[in-house]
Amino acid sequence: MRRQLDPELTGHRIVAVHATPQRRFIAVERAAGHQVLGVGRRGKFLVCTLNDHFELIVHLGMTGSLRFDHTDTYARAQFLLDDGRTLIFRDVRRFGRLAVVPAGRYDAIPALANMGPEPLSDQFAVAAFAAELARSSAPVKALLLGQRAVAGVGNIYADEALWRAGVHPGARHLGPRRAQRLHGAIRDVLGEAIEHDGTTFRDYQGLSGASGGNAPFLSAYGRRGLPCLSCSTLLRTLVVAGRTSTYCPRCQRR
DNA sequence: CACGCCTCCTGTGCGC
DNA sequence: TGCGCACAGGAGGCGT
Repeated sequence: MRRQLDPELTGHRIVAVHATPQRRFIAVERAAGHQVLGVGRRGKFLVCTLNDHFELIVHLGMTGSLRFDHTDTYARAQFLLDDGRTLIFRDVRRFGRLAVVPAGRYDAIPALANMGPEPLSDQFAVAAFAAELARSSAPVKALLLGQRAVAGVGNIYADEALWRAGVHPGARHLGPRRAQRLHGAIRDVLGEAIEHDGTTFRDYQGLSGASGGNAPFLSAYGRRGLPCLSCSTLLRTLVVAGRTSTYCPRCQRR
């Protein structure tokens, strides 16, 4: 989404903002009058740099999407641009977040303030990741979803990375070997998913409404009852950290 | 502080 | 066909 949005927004001025009041919106109207200098990303948050040292923060939640000029009953916010286009934030379940904040001031957005390293950057170091996994008493899946040990991993990619690394989602206090395998699997899974323009399982749509191309490459998520692609054992699910987790009982032992 | 459960929202798909 | 229930790419709040 960031890659699609950046060339469309950068250099344009937001001339007006209309947002329906939502508890998860913060000062969205303050984007009006500001020019977009670039679109970045931290974890699952889009960070649009505005002039005058402001940022427009966007989190799509589970069902959020951004589209130009496609309004309907689920349009929660509209950003009118200086060229006449309107960027629409659509969000059926209203779990998405919008905020305009002074650049870098994330105290009202704790998930962003406490975000761990970017998984595809050099900041994501094996040693520090392994130390976190060894220290924490929570199941590894909870750590992955927590955004603190590593940024940007959600339920789909957590299951994919754990399957690829051969690590049980409920495992605790991972040792260095499993930590290293998981570290590599996270990078591989996310890198490939981005190459395929994201995973559309239900709702995800890109800026033009197109689905992502990564779903056919999923090995674990959504494959409960289907044979493991590695050993043909039927995949099972259990709930870890409040989320359904699909795993191979043979390849992924506690 | 860390962990685990509950909550916020609305739609969809299933069994009965 | 209609109803009720379980469940869905997330993260924040609260109790322990």
